[in-house]
Amino acid sequence: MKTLVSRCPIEEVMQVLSGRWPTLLIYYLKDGTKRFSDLRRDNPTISHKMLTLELRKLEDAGIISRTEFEGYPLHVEYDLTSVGERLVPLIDALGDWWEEAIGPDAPHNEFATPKSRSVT
Amino acid sequence: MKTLVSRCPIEEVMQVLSGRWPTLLIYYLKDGTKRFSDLRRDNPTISHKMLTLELRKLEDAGIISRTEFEGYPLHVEYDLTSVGERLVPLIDALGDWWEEAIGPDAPHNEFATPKSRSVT
DNA sequence: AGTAAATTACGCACTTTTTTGTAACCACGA
DNA sequence: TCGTGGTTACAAAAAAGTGCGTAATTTACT
Repeated sequence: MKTLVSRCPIEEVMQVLSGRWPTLLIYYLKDGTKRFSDLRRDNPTISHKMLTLELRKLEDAGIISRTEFEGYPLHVEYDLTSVGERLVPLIDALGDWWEEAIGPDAPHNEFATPKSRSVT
Repeated sequence: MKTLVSRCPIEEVMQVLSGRWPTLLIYYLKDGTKRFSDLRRDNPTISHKMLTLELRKLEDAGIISRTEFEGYPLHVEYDLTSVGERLVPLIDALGDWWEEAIGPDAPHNEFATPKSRSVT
């Protein structure tokens, strides 16, 4: 994780949560322990490589934990940490905001009010 | 805005808020009306191209409004919409979460507890 | 009077950088 | 030989930076 020099916590959060996968992975992990292969099944469009990279990033940030099990075949389990769990309701709130403000059933979505740029 | 096919509101929110700039721009606009050049001054490292693109994206999402004024030199004002304003406390919450859970003063940040991957 | 410069918010074409995908390879033991 | 959870190298794609051009008027200079 290339750490950007920044005094702004928002900027730092976005370093970790930005992109398509982090919030989704957190969401899948909300339901409990998952293995690498589970997460791939949950999200078939993520590539093998991206999944490892994203999981590593979340692990480095302290949002998820990674545990190796020595059994055969060897496997790994991923879980939200308590820090990660505290993040879930915040992501939920963003989803709710989207649905009521902007989503397809919202009163002011882009189809209901086609944008015209105001000129004075 | 290339609209991704997705049933998940989280995925859709992240399409708009992902990246370094969207949340920052929303933050600067929290203080009131800003012009293009103000926003560039607020954030000197964004290129003019990126600023126009990001502003357009936020406008299309209904988060900010754009108003042209006919005077000379012609100028443009940007503001948060009411929808955008409702987003501010959510972004705030993310910043707070970061600071108390992960930021430099948090008890479990990456320096206090250097990650060791657990093996069972 | 004529010309030139400055201002504001971009658009466009081109290049560079970053991110992501693809495929091959690895170890382990049943 | 399979399945697990990776790593690595190379290629493709996407994102971002750079520099130039534009509009229409005021001001500044010659």
